[in-house]
Amino acid sequence: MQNVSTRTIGRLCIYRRLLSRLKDEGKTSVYSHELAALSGGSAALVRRDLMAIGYSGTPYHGYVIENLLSSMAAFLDDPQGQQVALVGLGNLGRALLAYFSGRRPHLAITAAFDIDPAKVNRVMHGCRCHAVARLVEVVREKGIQVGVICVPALQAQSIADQLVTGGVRAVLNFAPIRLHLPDGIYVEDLDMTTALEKAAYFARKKTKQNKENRRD
Amino acid sequence: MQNVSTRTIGRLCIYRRLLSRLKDEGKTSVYSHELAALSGGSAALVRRDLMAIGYSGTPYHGYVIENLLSSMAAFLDDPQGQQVALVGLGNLGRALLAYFSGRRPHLAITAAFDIDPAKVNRVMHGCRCHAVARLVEVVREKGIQVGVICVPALQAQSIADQLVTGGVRAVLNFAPIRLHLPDGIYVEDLDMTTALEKAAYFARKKTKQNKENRRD
DNA sequence: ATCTGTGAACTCGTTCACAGCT
DNA sequence: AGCTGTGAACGAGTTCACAGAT
Repeated sequence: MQNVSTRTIGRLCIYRRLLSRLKDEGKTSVYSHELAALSGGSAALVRRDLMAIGYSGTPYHGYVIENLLSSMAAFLDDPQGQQVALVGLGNLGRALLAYFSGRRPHLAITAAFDIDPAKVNRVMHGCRCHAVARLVEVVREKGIQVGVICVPALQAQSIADQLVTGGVRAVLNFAPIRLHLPDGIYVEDLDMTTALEKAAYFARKKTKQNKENRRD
Repeated sequence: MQNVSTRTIGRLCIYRRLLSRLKDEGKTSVYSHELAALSGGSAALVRRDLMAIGYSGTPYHGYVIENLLSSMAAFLDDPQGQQVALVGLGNLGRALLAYFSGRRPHLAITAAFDIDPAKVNRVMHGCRCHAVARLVEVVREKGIQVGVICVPALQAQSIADQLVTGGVRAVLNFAPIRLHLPDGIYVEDLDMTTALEKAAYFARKKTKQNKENRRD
């Protein structure tokens, strides 16, 4: 159950959302080919991904949704829950705060940071905004291990360094630059500018996009 | 100069931003290993990517930044410019509108859509908001080929279908579901929920993330 | 008859390593 | 000596294809 690839983890998160929906719709079991159709992969890929979490389906009856969801939660979630720090409360930062607030009990943004004195000490979407100057201190005190960077490109590296100093082990980076961080720190880039430019490029080509490039 | 992979296109966009910065800093030429260090790849990879656009560097002197930027613009940009339609003016949609407004002359959001009557017909960040009911019509009239989807998951598929009906060839999808679109339509998913969950997962593992998984 | 689990084959993107140039 | 361009080797991730289960 070790050394699962980042691609597989991403797909597991997607399967989980699909399974929740299916459960809500009243389904109790599901076949790999059904999840494949919903998630855009192949049945074999779904089965391999599920192998990673060590849950076995039953031949002919597929996977029992209820049990599979439990196995996934055990595998993907931290039983104590995890806190997230969000840095940069510009338009995007505020949108993210609104989007994630109160959604997942196991994974919540519990600290926000900005340089703007007008925002500091205000509470937005149930989350207190601190001065960036106190970032390392607050992150360390709360034991936060996940950081989200929504600051302009020029400040992103410095913020990332401070997050890591405070004890953060994984960063979700919205700034359009490549962060340089120590080994062992996970970085996930969500570069909207590049994404839009790519889309624009392929809008002009008769793309026979081979399904599997879709990954994010 | 055909059949360039999406990974390569993405990196080309990144190189271009780096090159602009280097140019602003007064540099006139650059080596593949410099771009590699800045972009987080290897020198060989940079050279292969640049081969794709058909620009040749000069041995010993590297690549002439000015010329390379021109070649990239010729390769990546549409000479007439491209318009983008943005659907969904919630927090995220508005943030994107603000973020992209007036930034790139060649690639601008020129139409926005929402169902909320309070938003319809207002102009935000220089962009007019139309009723979703008029989506197909407006997109077709303007000849828009790139769409950005910022609506809730439940409506995303329907919006995507309408965009394609209106003539859109590439979609940037922020909704956390997999869109099902005809072959030849490019889809780029930016799934923030999955991204955050992945980051949370890897924050707990002693990740020896093998550099290259960073892709988006 | 129709599913799962999985070794083996395959694919495609990256890196290696070196010839060619200056 | 130090770079670029590129054939060849490599490797991670995906699909194929089938044995095993019901």
